[in-house]
Formats: sequence, structure tokens, C-alpha cells
Amino acid sequence: MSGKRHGWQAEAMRHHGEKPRADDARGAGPGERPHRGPGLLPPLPVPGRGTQLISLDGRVLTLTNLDKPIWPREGYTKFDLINYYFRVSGFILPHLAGRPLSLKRYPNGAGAPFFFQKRAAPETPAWIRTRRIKHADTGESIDYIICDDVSTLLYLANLACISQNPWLSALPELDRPDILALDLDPSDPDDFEGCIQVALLVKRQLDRFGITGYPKTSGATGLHVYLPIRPAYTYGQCRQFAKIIALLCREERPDLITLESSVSRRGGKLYLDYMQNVKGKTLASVYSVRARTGAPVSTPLKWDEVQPGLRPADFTMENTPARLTAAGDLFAGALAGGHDLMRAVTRAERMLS
DNA sequence: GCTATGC
DNA sequence: GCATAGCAACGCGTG
DNA sequence: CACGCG
Ligand SMILES: [Mn+2]
Ligand SMILES: [Mn+2]
Repeated sequence: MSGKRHGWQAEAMRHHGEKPRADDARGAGPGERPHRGPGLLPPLPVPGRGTQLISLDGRVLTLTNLDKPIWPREGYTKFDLINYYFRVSGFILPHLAGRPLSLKRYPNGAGAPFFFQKRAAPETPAWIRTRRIKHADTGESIDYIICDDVSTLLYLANLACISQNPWLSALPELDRPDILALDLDPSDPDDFEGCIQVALLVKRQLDRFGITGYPKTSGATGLHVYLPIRPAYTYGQCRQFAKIIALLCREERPDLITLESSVSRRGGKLYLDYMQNVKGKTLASVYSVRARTGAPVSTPLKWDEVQPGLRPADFTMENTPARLTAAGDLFAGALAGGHDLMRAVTRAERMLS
């Protein structure tokens, strides 16, 4: 992965004269250090209050306002958010690596106003990887943040970045997505059962083509299905194929599904959004937390979990570490290798008409 | 969350 | 010192 | 062309 020798080992350093505490150095002994690997990391070895310095990846990171409530009703603080991302970093980082990000930030808490940030701010430390990307027509460019390591991940979390939204394409192929996303958006936020039915419909279509799709909760009201694809085709080509799948699904259940871009014409049906497959558009990353009640997490699912009774609110910042220990990264396959879109399109077009 | 500004 | 404001815009489909 | 959308 990062090739850094420091691994997870973090050294807490005291900030302006705070008194030493007995538990400060927990786990810091060289002999008892868990090794870095695909697994969960232990809790972040710093006190969950005030300002703390921590050394990660050989960089010194300042974590501020750690006891600030971010989910006040749940009692979750900024420390809890940072600690979550630290613990799951080995699982989320492969899904962020090399992808320009839109950050969704909530400096005053999950219930307060948010803002998106795509441009790296001037004060961004030099060790944060950025990539200057030119806008298509206007020669303007944006320095996007790219999160390849745990130090960057925690820097972002300290900015109250609750959700990281990565592109569907990764370096070096920014114009050729390696993920095709189907975004299932219920018109009725409470109709998750309908969403489940549509997801199963999507799977049935994918099965016809021999394509593997990977489902996850969005963490909000819907589901995402990701198709790993070889980064050989343009966003336009991917979108065309996504539209074919969407059309086939709507053909089967026009009573449940709409492809209507106008909200007012959706008639309460689920919007099967294939239009996310556009350069620069993003979805909340897998394992990303959402600024909603209970701190839900966008969670990979096994297809046999996609059935009535599934509830996205059941997957949270609190219980995701345990699920990862038990199930591992169910989305690993969404990154490994990809379908050849061309063969799939040929097969699909034959079926459509 | 952080910086830049204007009072 | 205090109160503010900015922090994403854009590619696409449709009318 | 201007919208609306995410
Ligand atoms: Mn969605
Ligand atoms: Mn959508």
C-alpha cells in the first residue's frame, strides 16, 4: 500500500502543557504493536478531548476540538468521527486511492449547514496529494484533493469532512471510469422496500449479461450498485450502457421505476439514476459516514442481504468495525479487475430490441 | 474549520 | 476583538 | 437557447 514504515503507530504528543494521563500511552509499546494490514486498526491512541498532535505516515497532524459534538443527540464527537476513520482506514483507503474528491463538510455538526469542497484550500499541508485538473471548456483548473493514506484521511476528518465523495475514475485514467454506478433514488424517502425490489431487478438484468454488480447502502435513503469496468471506455460510453440497464429495468416494472430527470414528473417512483456516470460527478464512498440520525455508513452488502427487512439505518459508524471484522471488505471485488464493457454492450443491445 | 475581510 | 463570508459548479438531457 | 437536475 503506502510503503511507509510507520504503519498505524501513532505517537500522542501533549499540547500546551496538558497534564499527562495514565492511559495516554496505551498500546505504544514496541512489543505489543498490532501490525498494519488489511484489518481493523485499534482505537486512535490519543485522548478524545481538546487538541492533540499525532504522528502518522511520518507527518505530524493536529487534531482540534476533539470533544466537539458532531452528532449531539447520539453523543458522538469529532473524536468519534476521526477515530472511526482511523480504525477502518485499511478498508476505505483502497476505495479512495487515486480518485479526486468532493468533500462534504459539516464544521458545526451533522444537523447544521454543510458545504462541498473540491478545491484544496491554500492552507492545505504540502504533504496532501493534489491533482490539478483542467476543466473541459473553460481553461480553468482545480487542484483536487486525493486521499491515498491515513494521514490525509484523518486530516480531512478533522475538517469535519463527514463524507468523502470520490470520482468514478482514478488516476491515471481520469477520463475512463473503472466503476459504473447505478444510483437508486427513491422519490419517497421512506420507500426502501421499493428500492430493494428495484435493486433485485437490476441484479436480474446484470445476471443476464453475466456481469457482477456490487450493492451498497448509500447511507441515506437509497442504494448504489457498482459495476467494476476496465478503464477502457469514456464516461459517455459507460453512461450509454448504464442507460441500457436502466431501460431494461424500467421495461419490466414501469410502475416502480422512472428515468425521468424532472423531479415533478417522477410520480413517486424510484429514480434509477444512471446519469451519475459523468466526469466529476460523485457518490458517497463506501464506508463513508453520512450526516444523518445515528451516523449511518454507506455499507457494502451481500446480494442475499438485499431483501425485505433490510434497513440502511442498521449500519452505523458504531457497528461498522465489527461488521468489517466479521465480513471483511465485501466491496473488494468492485475494485479488482473489471468487465469488458464492449462485450456487455453487444450482448445487451441484442436483447433490448 | 479555517482564513480573509472589514469594522 | 468581533462578525461576516466563502468554501462546487458543471455536464447532460429535455423542452 | 435556457432550464433543472444531482
Ligand atoms: Mn442516490
Ligand atoms: Mn442520484
